[in-house]
Amino acid sequence: MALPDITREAVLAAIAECDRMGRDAFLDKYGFRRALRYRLRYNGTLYDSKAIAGVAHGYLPGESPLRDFSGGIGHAVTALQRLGFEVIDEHTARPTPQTIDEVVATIGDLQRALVASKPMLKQAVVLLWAIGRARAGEDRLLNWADTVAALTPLLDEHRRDGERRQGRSDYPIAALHHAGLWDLRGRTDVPRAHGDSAVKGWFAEHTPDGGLPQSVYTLARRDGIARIRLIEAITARFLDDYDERELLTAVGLYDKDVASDEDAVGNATDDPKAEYARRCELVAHREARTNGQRRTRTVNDPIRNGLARSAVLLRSEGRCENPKCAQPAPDINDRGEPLLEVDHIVQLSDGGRDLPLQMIALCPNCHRVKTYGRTRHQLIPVLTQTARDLHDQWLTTD
DNA sequence: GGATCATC
DNA sequence: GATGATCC
Repeated sequence: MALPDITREAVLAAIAECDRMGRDAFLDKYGFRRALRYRLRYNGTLYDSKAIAGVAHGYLPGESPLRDFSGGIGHAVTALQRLGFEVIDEHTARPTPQTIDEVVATIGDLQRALVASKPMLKQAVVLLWAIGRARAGEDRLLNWADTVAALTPLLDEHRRDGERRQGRSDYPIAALHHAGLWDLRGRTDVPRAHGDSAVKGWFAEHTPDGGLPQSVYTLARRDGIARIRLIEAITARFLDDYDERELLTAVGLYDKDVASDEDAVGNATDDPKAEYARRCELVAHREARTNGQRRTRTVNDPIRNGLARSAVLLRSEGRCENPKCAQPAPDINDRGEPLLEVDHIVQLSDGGRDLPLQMIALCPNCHRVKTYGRTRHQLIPVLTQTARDLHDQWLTTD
């Protein structure tokens, strides 16, 4: 048997041995050096690809570890990829960021191409499209033909003045791949987004399946607050003074539920006060941006509204916030949120704002009373004061 | 495949 | 000099 005969089980056994012994002792025992270039990533840990492959051979029945063989593309690396393992090329691709903070930082470091001193939108369009797909529960990976078919009209439509109407998906995807933000199914020979024929030729030849890395996909799919932070990071890096509303609408990321978690599990938090403060901060940030100089009129921004709504629901702890009522919500919805109506105490059209301070969660009964009841004129000042008190209370750490 | 542009 | 892009 030879190296290409190794199995997934044998590789996992080698990984386990390396975990037990520690990296250097493991390399010592089998006579390997640290990898110069290709690393196998498994459960977030990086391993020396050639050493793991060689040791894995020793876990095949009746075989012993291999030592003198080729490590790179076409050899050990290819054998590992064929078994479904992720191999990182440290010469080119950066490791995939795992946490939301890492992903946001990576987005902030993306290298942009500019046109007339403004960033082109290509990478932003690709990322937002993929986040929209993740949110909608579509598959993480998509074949190249469908990727191009979906992206071409988007890239065509959403571009800066002077950005050419080519709609090519290969440049931004190559760039995102090298930044650790696009999975091309373990490929390690992806060209940089530089020059024309090399890039075009590589994608035409390989037509790779691709999509967000698993970590980013999971955040975008399940965690509403992470989703908002991704959108904000992309907007800040690329869109800046570009009006993002049409683009966000086109990719399915512009509605009041965009900050909602996929299910109640993601909503669980051991420090609700800190989480409330975090959401309020995001709302305020978005309010400052969307009401800034680039908007001539105040718009009812559904993302901000959704964030504010999620903060108020958290604050409510599942009970009507009318102090005269304080009853638990009659039920929860499919996302696990309490069935409360989050209401602007002062209508937006009357100068109210999408801020948790000026919003209140009401049970359906109280909401009807507040809207149509004869006592609504007495109720509204009470609710205004209550919202203010609760808000202050939740922002106070004791 | 090369030339060019504008950053980092 | 490398990188993201475009044009020829």
